[in-house]
Amino acid sequence: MDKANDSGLLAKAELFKGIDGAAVAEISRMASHKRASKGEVVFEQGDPAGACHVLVEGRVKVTQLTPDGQQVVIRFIGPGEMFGCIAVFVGGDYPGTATAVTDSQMLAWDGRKMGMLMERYPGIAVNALAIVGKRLLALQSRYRELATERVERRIARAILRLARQAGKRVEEGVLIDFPLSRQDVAEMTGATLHTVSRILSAWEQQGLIASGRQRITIRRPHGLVSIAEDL
Amino acid sequence: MDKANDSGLLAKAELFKGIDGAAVAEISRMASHKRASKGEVVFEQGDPAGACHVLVEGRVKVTQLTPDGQQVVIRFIGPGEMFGCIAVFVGGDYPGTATAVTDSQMLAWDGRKMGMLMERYPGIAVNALAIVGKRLLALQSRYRELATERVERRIARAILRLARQAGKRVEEGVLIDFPLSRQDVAEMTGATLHTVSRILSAWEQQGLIASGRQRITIRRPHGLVSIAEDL
DNA sequence: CGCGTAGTTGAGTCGCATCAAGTGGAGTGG
DNA sequence: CCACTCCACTTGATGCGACTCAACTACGCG
Repeated sequence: MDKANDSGLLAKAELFKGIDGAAVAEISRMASHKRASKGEVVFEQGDPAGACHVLVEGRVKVTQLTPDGQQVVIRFIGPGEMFGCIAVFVGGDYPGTATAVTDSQMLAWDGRKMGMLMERYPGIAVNALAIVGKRLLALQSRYRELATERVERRIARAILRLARQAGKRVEEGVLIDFPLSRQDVAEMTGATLHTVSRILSAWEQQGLIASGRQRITIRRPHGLVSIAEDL
Repeated sequence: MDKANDSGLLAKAELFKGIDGAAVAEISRMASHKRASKGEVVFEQGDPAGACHVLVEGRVKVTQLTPDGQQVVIRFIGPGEMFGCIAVFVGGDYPGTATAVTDSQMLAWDGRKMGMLMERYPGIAVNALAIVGKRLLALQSRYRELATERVERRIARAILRLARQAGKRVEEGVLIDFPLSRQDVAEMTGATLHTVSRILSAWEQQGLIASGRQRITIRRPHGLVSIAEDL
């Protein structure tokens, strides 16, 4: 992956939408390029927020740890998405840990550089505001779900969201295209690993999904939707 | 409340931090001034996002309704805070309903005006980004709480947050200075009215709080903290 | 081939929702 | 000013969804 390709992907990143090509190329040159192999931690909760990241390739999981050691999954990041940026905008420490779930590559800008860029290209600040706003709205919905809905429905919703974000058509249906354990699903939905396992097993029996070790394929999306939406 | 007072408060609003006085006065002149009496709805979930609001006086509750009619409280807004703005930045409909819980006054700018202001004074966009970022981080924490913690602790946390935001020292302790029903607390914490009532009654017996109709006074903050923090 | 990690599945428990009455203070209208 | 009517709140009884505890299985990697 060379610089030219980087700026190609950056041009598509929502954070740099509407910024002209030459500027994006310059922005790309100012970035530091990082790699993280599967399982590697990109940054850790509690570290001072060093840099704003944009994922170029791979998949990254952002998690938060409670004081007593329980984990929750905040979100999965796909190529073109930013992560670790809000802490940079707000100042302070990273509120979560970012871990590569597949071999990944990313670009990063420290707070000072990001500040300069936003000053030079105010469109970046506006884009960032829209992105953060959307995430806040999405999280409000998830919050509402968690507060009001049963586990089975929350799991159905989570799986459908993941499929929309990282679904890949295969002959059996739609495969969620990265390693995803029951534990991960549990941490996304506020359930336990055991409950998730039971529910996925039941769905497998009904032919709604096919699943294996860290792999879930949706065979009948419509069936999941009807669980998620109360039909 | 005249224009001069408005811009006085606006100067203190986080959204306009660092913007110079003359500019704030101009911004204030561009706003439309609205009033809402206790119980009145300022804007409704699903309406097209018309305007970004800053509360001048009073208290406003932002709620979301689930498809099947259950409500959750997203947050309470105090003087100087913005609300209904994210929908304007992102575009689309209001994701929630804003209701005055006491007689309130607010300023509002429509999307076009807000866009102009952010272009003219880029500091506003940067401030907005920081505010929205902070809210996202705060909501992530609440999400984590909701996913991992027991009801009693979530209620303790909610009450302490409210006290920090709207607490008023009185001789008995710290009064949450606006009408707050058990139902509200329930909708903030993902519990039922009944459970909240039971828990508050128990706390009242232990002398941790004093409470009446839509009123809660914290008598021993330390006691609540120790419930909230697992000591 | 063996070990570790992911997943399954059963039994038992319990926190909290649900269902069901009932109390009392605030506001309203006669 | 008093009676009436809500509406916020309380409190008991009951049930169940999901967690907890506890084995056990099996896939994949070194």
